[in-house]
Amino acid sequence: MRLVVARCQIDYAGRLTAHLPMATRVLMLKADGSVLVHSDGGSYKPLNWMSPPCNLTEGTAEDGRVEWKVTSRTDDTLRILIEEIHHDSSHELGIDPGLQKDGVERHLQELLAEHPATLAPGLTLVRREFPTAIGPVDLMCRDAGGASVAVEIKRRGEIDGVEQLTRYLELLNRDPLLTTNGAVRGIFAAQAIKPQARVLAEDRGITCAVVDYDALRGLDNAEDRLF
Amino acid sequence: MRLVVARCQIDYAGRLTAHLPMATRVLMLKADGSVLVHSDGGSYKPLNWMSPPCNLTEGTAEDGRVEWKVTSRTDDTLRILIEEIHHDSSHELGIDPGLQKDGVERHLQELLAEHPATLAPGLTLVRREFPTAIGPVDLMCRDAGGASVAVEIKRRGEIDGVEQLTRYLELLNRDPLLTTNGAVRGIFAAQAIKPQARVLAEDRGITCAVVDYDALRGLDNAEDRLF
DNA sequence: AAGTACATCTCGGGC
DNA sequence: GCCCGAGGTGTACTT
Repeated sequence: MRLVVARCQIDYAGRLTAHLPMATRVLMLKADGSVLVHSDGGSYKPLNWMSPPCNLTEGTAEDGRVEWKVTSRTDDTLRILIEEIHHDSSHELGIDPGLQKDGVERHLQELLAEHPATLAPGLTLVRREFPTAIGPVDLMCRDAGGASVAVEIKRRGEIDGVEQLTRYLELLNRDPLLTTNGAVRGIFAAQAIKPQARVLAEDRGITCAVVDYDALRGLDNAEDRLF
Repeated sequence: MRLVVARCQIDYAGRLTAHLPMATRVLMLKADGSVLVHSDGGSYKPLNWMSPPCNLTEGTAEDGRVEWKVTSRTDDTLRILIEEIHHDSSHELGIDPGLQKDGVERHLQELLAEHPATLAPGLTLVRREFPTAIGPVDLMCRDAGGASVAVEIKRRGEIDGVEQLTRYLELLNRDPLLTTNGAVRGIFAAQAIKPQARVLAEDRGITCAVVDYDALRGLDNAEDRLF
């Protein structure tokens, strides 16, 4: 890992072309040849970058200034014209053990699979990740009357989630095996549901369910204490 | 901008929880309080980060080691336990003039607006960015028979683009002024169209058009040479 | 401030 | 390898 602080001008050409006027920035040169250009603000996204695998060659521009050229295998190029280097240091980092993540949509799905009745009284689980031709339905359930219920789970309930569930319902309702006890209903479950998504869902006869993540975890813990 | 290379362990808690075991990494501390944790590989995305606005406080853990706590207004926290600092430097960067981008979907739209007949024979442009209640239609055209044609342009044709065009078509077909010469048709134009998007589009009577960007630019250049 | 669409998205999983 | 969905998405633009 090489860290450079320099006054530089940058031109990228690839899927698009982009230009950064001369200014002082941080250049992060990683061991795999990739390059990140950061300013002193914004979020984690660099102003400009080159993804690995790529190759950096140091050269000289026509006017004698230092010029770095980063090229990828797909003919993307990043040209860094350097006017002044304020800092330049290299560091041995070693291989990173990597990130351990926990608890996202998957966990919400597990909790709801264990407690389907919190979505609607009498609801029971048929199976998680119920396969269809256009992808798996998060939870396939049955209600008290024996009718099939497809549940789509999202952390945040937005319009595209409703569209997704609608596509599943269209498909599922063509299957005579699923509709023997009436049409397949849909439940859109999320920790929070945006107003527009709610309107669209209700317009399509889909039930909205706001899920309380902490309460669900509480149910789990309560059961754990019983055993 | 402060650059730190340190052996550290990191715990994030927010919308999810994540853990990074003790290892040597680069910590980038920006002027707005945001923090990025990078390893010596991967793409531009940091292993972990905190987005602005946020606040960094330096403290001491129970065992006496240095501990940084970064907190956001939404109660996300990033805890950085530092074992050894290999490098620590600060730099004045100033405000960045910002990135100038050129040529993406916009350029494709301009080219197709100039050459609508490449999408379907006899197609003529009515207007770009045709306004509707739910947003602008990329291109509104008329075919040889005088019927309206709505064109949605994407660099990559995926399902959500078909959904978007479908919503437009539903709305446009309620307008008697547009349907005097028959129902409004849809053309889904993209440099590449994913199989699932193609199936969905055709199922809804939407025509798919694969656009050759280079050939379109060629048409433009040929015309330029004439004048 | 909220909603929408785009991104040189990145990243992981499935086939 | 491609395809597809999720993201602590970020980002720009509109309402």
